Amino acid sequence: MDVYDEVRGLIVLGTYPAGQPITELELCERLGVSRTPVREALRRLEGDGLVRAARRGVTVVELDAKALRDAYLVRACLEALTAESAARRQRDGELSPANLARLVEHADLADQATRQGDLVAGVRHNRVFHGYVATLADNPAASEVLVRIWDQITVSTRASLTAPARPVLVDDEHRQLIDAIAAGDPQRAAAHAREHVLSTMSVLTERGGET
Amino acid sequence: MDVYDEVRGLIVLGTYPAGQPITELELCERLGVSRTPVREALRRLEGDGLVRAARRGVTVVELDAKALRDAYLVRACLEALTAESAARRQRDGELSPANLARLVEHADLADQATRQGDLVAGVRHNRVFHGYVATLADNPAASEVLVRIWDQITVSTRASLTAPARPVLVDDEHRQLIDAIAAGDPQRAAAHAREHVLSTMSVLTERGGET
DNA sequence: TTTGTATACATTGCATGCAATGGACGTTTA
DNA sequence: TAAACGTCCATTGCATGCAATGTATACAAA
Repeated sequence: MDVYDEVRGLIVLGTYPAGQPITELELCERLGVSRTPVREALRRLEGDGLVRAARRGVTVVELDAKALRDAYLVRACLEALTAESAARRQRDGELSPANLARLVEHADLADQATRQGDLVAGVRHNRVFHGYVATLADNPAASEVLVRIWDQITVSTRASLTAPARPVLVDDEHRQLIDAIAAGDPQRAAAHAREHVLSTMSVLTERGGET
Repeated sequence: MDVYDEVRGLIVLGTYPAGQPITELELCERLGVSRTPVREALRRLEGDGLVRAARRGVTVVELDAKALRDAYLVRACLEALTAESAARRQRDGELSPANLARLVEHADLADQATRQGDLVAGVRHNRVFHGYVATLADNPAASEVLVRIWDQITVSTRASLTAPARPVLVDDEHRQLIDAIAAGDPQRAAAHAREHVLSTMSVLTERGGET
């Protein structure tokens, strides 16, 4: 569905921020289609967890401090799983050197963008990196859920998007994760992935979670 | 949305089995509404991961052996998380004795139904039990994802639904999980939950997963 | 008998119209 | 001036119509 992708993009890319009410007619004239496809796109996004039914129409999902912590806990579990599976596949010889090279490449891009102060690009490459780990895990069920969680977190943390205090730490964690996967060590990969996600979370909660 | 709940029920309760193509008009006359609300319900179910877009219309999601294993891995992670969180809340005094009593009650009902050979009731109570653990964890993000996974697994394993070879083992695992939560031991609760889910999975894969 | 093609039909995607509902705003009264 | 009430309008939920698309079937030809 084309309208679905467009509306999803409007939300994930920030045109409609978290908590924003969305009226059907507004989307209609913006996209140049009638209400029917717009409504169907909104229903599907509702299933995706990106918008919620409000008293009138829908609003973009908005996670408060606790809901954000909850989402990060889910994310940490699942990223531990995907990292573990990716490492296991590496151990079993199911990954190619090109796979690992690309993983390093994504980590490089994320690090470069962050160091250069391009936060938006940094976040984007970061997500591609984590997404590629999930791809290497070859677990579509996990990937689908992670996409859900990533989107929800992205939308709800955009307002408080700032540069990491010590970008080198983020990059170090990426490298450790890569090392564990490359070494075919599932336990270590899972641990690094979990810790990395949780440390990302604690940065957020330290800044805005005292409410 | 009322139509959404009805269609969802038709799928989860087995009227429309896994892999079944669903045409809009069929649902229209069955539910006595026009195509518009039916279409919106299907789009939302698509977002829920319960139906997939086919070349023509939608079909009920059907997980093959590998997809089923993937889903069980995700489920194991998340149930470990909810069990761990529930145990932590117990340790921190956030759960009431009534909470634990109800947990035991659900386990009792599940065990009784299973021993009496009522598979459908057994599965239902089983799910209520696991759902209540997630409730005690107080993590709506995890609960939402688990509902998704449970529904998908329920739909795709209905055809091969048989009595557990040794129902006493299932019940023992439930009791161990309850004990760990009641003791406020997050580590042990997580381990028991994970092992319980994985042992459930292995029963399935041993029977039908050799393909 | 098999294969290719054309036609008809089933089904979907989208637009529009109408009724219902809920909220906003203005008016009135204490 | 503040609060309560009523009216109006924005917005949504549902039904229906029409065009497009893909599939199945029947028929013809090799």
